[in-house]
Amino acid sequence: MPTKRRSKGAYMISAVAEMYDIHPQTLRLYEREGLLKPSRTEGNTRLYTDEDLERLEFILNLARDLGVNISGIAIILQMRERMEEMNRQMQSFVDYVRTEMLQHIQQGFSAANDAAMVPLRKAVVIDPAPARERKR
Amino acid sequence: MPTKRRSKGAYMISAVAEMYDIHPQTLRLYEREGLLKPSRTEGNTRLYTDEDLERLEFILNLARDLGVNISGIAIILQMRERMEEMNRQMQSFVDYVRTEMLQHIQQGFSAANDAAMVPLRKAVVIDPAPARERKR
DNA sequence: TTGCTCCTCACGTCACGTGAGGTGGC
DNA sequence: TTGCTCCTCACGTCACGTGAGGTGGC
Repeated sequence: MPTKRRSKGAYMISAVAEMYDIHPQTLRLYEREGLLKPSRTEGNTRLYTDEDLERLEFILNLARDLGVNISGIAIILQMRERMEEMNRQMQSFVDYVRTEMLQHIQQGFSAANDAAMVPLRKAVVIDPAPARERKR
Repeated sequence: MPTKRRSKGAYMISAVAEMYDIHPQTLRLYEREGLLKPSRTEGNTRLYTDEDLERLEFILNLARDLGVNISGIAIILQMRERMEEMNRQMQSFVDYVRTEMLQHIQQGFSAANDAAMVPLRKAVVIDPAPARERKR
């Protein structure tokens, strides 16, 4: 039973083409241009995962609805990833600060706790001041 | 002496065209498409400020070197502004935390100081937990 | 007047999407 | 065999850039 769908969330090209009303050649074009990178079977047939489809939806939104060309889509995809990375960093920084604050509120400050403040500056590389001289 | 350059950092279209080796019509096209918004003289002549030129350089980099079309450039410009805004927020948050921490380290905690922790959560809208019920 | 500005219209080129045609494996 | 897959080549359409042509103000 060679169906269009393989294991959970892996689709062959014609299935994807039908789902999104897109020409199979266009899907191949997007891959050739580096927008999509579906895996392949041993027989060299493209397999689109759910992750590929999410990316494809993003691409189609840009291409169809917004009229962005392939070069633009490639850059926007990069920027999106950078923004997601920034959000993750921001989130983890906020989480870190929150737990750190809580800890200090609960335990009060001590010399040992103050040392824990150091990674706070390292977590985000923003400190414009030069590293302080440390006497030994 | 009607020169191509007006006051500091205000250029007429032919001056800009020459500086960047770009057709005046292309500059008008970019404006019509919403990428650039130069001001105008009373006589309706376009005036490009240094800020406009910085934006133009960014646009030309995308259009010429990277082959992005106008729709894509418009979106990338938006994303750039959003990223700059994120960076500013991140920066001010880090600054806020740093001074707040310093203050606590120097003064120690007190009930009054704990109240200062509240805006820390409001500064960044990330808290996924629902607002806690508050007994009165 | 000169040299700029404004505008609209039109054309050449190229990218994108799509179709045809021929191949091969499950 | 059937219906898919792979690939390359080619064409139609449209966006972008540029040029022409005619206007008007400093």
